Amino acid sequence: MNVRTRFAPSPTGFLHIGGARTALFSWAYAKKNAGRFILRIEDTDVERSTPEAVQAILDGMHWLGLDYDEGPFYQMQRMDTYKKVIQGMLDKGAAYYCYSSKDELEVLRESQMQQGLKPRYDGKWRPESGKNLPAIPANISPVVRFKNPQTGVVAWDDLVKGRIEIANSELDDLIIARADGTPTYNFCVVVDDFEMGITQVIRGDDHVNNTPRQINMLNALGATVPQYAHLSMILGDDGQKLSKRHGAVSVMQYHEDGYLKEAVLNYLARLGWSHGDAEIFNMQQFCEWFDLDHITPSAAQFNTEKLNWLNAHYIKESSLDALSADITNRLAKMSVKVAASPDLKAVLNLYRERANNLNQLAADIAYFYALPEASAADVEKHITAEIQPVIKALVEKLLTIEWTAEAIHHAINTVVTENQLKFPKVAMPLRVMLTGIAQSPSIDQVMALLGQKETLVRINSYLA
RNA sequence: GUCCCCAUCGUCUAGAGGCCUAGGACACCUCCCUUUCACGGAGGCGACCGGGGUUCGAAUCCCCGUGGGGACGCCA
Repeated sequence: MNVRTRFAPSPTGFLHIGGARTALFSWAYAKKNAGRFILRIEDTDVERSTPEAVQAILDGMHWLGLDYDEGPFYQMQRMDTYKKVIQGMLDKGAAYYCYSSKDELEVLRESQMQQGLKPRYDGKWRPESGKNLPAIPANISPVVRFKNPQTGVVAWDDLVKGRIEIANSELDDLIIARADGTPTYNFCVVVDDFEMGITQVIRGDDHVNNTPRQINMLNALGATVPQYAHLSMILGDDGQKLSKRHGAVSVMQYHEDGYLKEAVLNYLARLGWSHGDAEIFNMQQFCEWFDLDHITPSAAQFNTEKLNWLNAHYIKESSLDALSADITNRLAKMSVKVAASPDLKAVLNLYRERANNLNQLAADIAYFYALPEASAADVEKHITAEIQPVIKALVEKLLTIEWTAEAIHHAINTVVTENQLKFPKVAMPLRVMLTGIAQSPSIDQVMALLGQKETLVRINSYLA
């Protein structure tokens, strides 16, 4: 059978890190098995779904390169199908109308909770042979409930968690159509997974409890039950659950925050899944290796430090062309315009291996294109009165040399020797004058890139 | 409360009964490199939740406990 997986987000917010991982795994599973990956937007909650959220999800997937073979399908556009199936179930007696009001159910729930019972529907309107149903109340539009089996167990071999069994006596008759006739989540999922021929449902852990109900409905429809793989959740850096109010951020935020998609993808792939000792691998490799057997069933804590490490790796790996395009944008956001000279690629080549973040990298090299301002503390510490004459002597030499890193190095060395100093004694003030801070790559290389004219202008601005 | 799930270094994980004196990676510490800060290199610190079984032998299997999480909507 051809593998068909799907990612089925509800458009009530952006694509967060957990959703992205679910999508990534579903995508990779399809790729690995030469199957098809389907995107389905579950927008049946009209109250909370928004077009902006749909776009945000699409943007997130696009950025990560999680391309889908089919879709996006929108459940709201499939109403006719759902209604037809519901009618069929009603006709077959697999579902029935329920006239219990919300208030009535609320009261029921509370009393059950108080008695230490699991809150559930009491089956008041469930038709049973020999049972007399109450008189249908006026002015109440009924919901439709699925007639769940009351005995036996539902079981499935979860591809991540192993065998899971739940007694039907634990389940109640869930609502599959609201009073206004619109179908609910659990029902739409079942119809869609069935009709779209989904073979492996890879989704979040929070759906484990929906699975037995879905299997029962699938059985009632005479459908093949797909395989299920439930991924456990991703906790925040602090070990706490991620939620809208705590730590959950859009994957696009990582882009904003200076992360390369390669790093995010690699990081996410390793969060909950492993392939021996492999830590660094690209998506092609991942798709070849990916399997459901090596997914951990336990929750994973997000670790920004490790993401940073991967980001540093991919910054070193990325092409200078791609990097310079990206950094140009980031500099523009900082109101720094990249000039033709010094060559941005040359600058990046010098700086990339010390960076683990694109925003940081942009900030670090901004001084090449915009005059930096050194802190008073650095100026005081490094540009001392006694070093000023030495720097002046250096300037004299710099005026006449060929402008290469080697020649500059030689010039500095000469001054250092003549004055019986240590190299840093001269290098540090130069750093502060030229870059505005006390850390930089080799100062001769920085000077070579900055250019003779600009270098001398900056140095002279500090000399009395 | 009821049901379901989970449990190896601080973190992500390897581990399918002997290969485990428990391996790798991030972080941390030390040293080396060095022109400052990084990069890089070499070392180091550091874990099988507890208790019972099963077995010649258990991190691995079973049971109980403890701890964590999830679900119990006319949300998805």
